Amino acid sequence: MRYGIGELARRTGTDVQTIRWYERIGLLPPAPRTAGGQRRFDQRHLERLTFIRHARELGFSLEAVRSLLRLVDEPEAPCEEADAIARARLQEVESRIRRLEALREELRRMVAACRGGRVRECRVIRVLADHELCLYEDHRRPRRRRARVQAEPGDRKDARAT
Amino acid sequence: MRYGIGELARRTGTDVQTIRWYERIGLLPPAPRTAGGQRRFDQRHLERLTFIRHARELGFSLEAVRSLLRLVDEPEAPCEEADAIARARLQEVESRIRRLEALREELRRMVAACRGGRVRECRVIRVLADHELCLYEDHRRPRRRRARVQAEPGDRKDARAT
DNA sequence: GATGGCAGCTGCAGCGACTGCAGCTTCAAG
DNA sequence: CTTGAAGCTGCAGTCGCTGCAGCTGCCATC
Repeated sequence: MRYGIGELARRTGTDVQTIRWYERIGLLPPAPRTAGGQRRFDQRHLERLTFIRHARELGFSLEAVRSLLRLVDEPEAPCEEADAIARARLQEVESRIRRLEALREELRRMVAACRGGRVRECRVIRVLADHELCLYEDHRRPRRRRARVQAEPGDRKDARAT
Repeated sequence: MRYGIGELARRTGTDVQTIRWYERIGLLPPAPRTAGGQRRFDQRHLERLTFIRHARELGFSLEAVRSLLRLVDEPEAPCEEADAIARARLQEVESRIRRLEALREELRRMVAACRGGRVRECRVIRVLADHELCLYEDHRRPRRRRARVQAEPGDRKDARAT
């Protein structure tokens, strides 16, 4: 009925350290301790951790997970917020996919153009050095910025490629 | 011909802090300084930084960028390594896309199933709480692990969802 | 009851790739 | 010569863990 942190880790596929981390940041409630100070868990911890892991696997941020857990504890509240969080995540994923698909095309072109010669005439290196050889629109903007004067306010700063 | 860090930042669409960071970790060579200690850049720095930014926009890690830059400085070497780095990145992108597409389907199903009622009967929350409601294969494994005894050696630990 | 060895504990450092801030100094235009 | 923008260094913080050092606890076996 009550077991140690290693057992919980094994049952949920979570690292032991990660469980302690979740407890520390308040995502899991503090587990009761044995006389010697070791944590003991039960079914409720298992369910909560399973929820967290599943949400994390779907890419929800810990902040989002925190909000979702708050909702779990309020079963009579309207579920709009949960819905909104999921929709927001969906949009993130969709735009990430679009960006990655553009990247994929560019990388494919680079790789396909490589003739296996010297670095001097290597397409991979050439394309990286010269934006004009590149079809992928997004990162030509810095060039255009030179012609205009300043960055537009609509520019996202956090758009990473991965 | 020679200009300050702000100008270089503007011309390459890079943050000033990021340029200093690249210098510090040895990705850009140390820029010469004025008597007062301010950096002065020229065309060569611009080209190098442009290369770095472009590679970063395609999602290459700084470690990969470092290798690519080494190759740029050795134009007579064979370009196999550049090719290999690009291919590796392409594979990363492709597998990331596949994973994100699976995530997208799961999120779509979650969102579509939401009827806008209470949290108690909210599909979003329910799916997160119970793996069995979820079609996406990957994260059912922890459950199966309980039936078997231990994790397989082939399990990746670093597979993040984003 | 003693022992061995695995499991667990805390606290802190580090990852990658920046970003932000504090508290200064320098540069260049007017 | 003044002013204010731009630049400087160094350090802390971001996210979500992961790893390590140096302990202590738990439990099975002898």
